[in-house]
Amino acid sequence: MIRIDLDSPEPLEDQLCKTLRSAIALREVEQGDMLPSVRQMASDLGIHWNTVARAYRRLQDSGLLSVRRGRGVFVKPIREAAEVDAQTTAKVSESIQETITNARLSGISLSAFRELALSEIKTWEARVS
Amino acid sequence: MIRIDLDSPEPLEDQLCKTLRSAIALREVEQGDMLPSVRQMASDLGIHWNTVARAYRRLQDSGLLSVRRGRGVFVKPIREAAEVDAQTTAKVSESIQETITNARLSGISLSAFRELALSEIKTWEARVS
DNA sequence: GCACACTGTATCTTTGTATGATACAGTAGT
DNA sequence: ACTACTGTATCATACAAAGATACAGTGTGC
Repeated sequence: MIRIDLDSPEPLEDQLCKTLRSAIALREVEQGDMLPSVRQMASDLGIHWNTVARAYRRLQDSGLLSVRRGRGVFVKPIREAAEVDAQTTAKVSESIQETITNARLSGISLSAFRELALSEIKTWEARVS
Repeated sequence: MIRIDLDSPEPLEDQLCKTLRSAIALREVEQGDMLPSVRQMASDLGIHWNTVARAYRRLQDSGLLSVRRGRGVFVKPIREAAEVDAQTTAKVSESIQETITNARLSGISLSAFRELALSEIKTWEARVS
C-alpha cells in the first residue's frame, strides 16, 4: 500500500509524503490508526529511518498526522470544510491546469481529458463511499 | 507571460520548464515562433542564462522546442495524437489522482472538485479555440 | 573571406539540499 | 528506576542546482 521507488530521481521523503497523503485521502488508513514506527516503516521500505521521521513531521505540519515521541504516529481525521478559502481553491486550480498542460502536450485532446478526469473522480467516489 | 518566482524552493529550471510548457500548450507562443535568446530570457527573468539554456534543452529533449546554436530557439508544432498510448494515459491518470488527493486533504469535496475541473477544462476550450 | 556580433554548448566551481549516522530525550510497562 | 520502545536534534557526506567562464557554430556586413 505504501510504496516508494528507490531508483526514482524524486526525493525519497517527497515520495513517502505523497504515498502517505494518498493513503490517508483514500482512507486506506483510518482516522486514529497508528502508523508503523519510523524504524519499522524505514525497514519495510529499505530506507533510512530518519527520512521516514522527516516525512512524518512534514505531514504533522500540514495537519494530517499526530506525532508524539515515545507514543507513536497517528492519523488525524480528514477535515471536511464547508467553506473552502480562495487560496486553497486557487492552488487546486493551478494543479488542474498543470495536469491539463501535460495531457495536451502528450497529444491528449481536451475532450479525452475530460472523460479521463470524470472517470477518475467516479473511481474515487466508489472507493471512499 | 513567462514568470518565475525567485523565492520559491522549486528549482528555477523546473519553474521555467513549467511556465514554458504552459505557454506552448496554451498557444501563447505559436508554432515556429522564435523564443528570446538564453541571455535575453535570463536577463528578463533575473536569473543566470545557463539555467535558461538547460531549460530550453530539456524542452528540446521532450520534443517541444528546436534549439540550434547560432540560430536560436524555435517552437515546434504540438503533436495531436489520434491514438494515445497506455503509458501516457497512465501518467496523466496518476497526475489527476494526485490532484484529487490534494483537493480532498484540503477539505474540497469530490463534487466540488468535479465542478472545478470541468470549469478549468471549459476555460481551456475557450482559450485554444 | 574575414571580422564581428550574435546564437547555444561544455565544463568547472560554488552552494544548498537530501540522505545517512549517531547521540539525545520523552513514554510506558515491568 | 530499569528497559525497551517511541520520535528529535545535530552533524557528515553525497549529490544536484545554479552560477562563472571558456568554447564553438551561424549569419551579416564589409
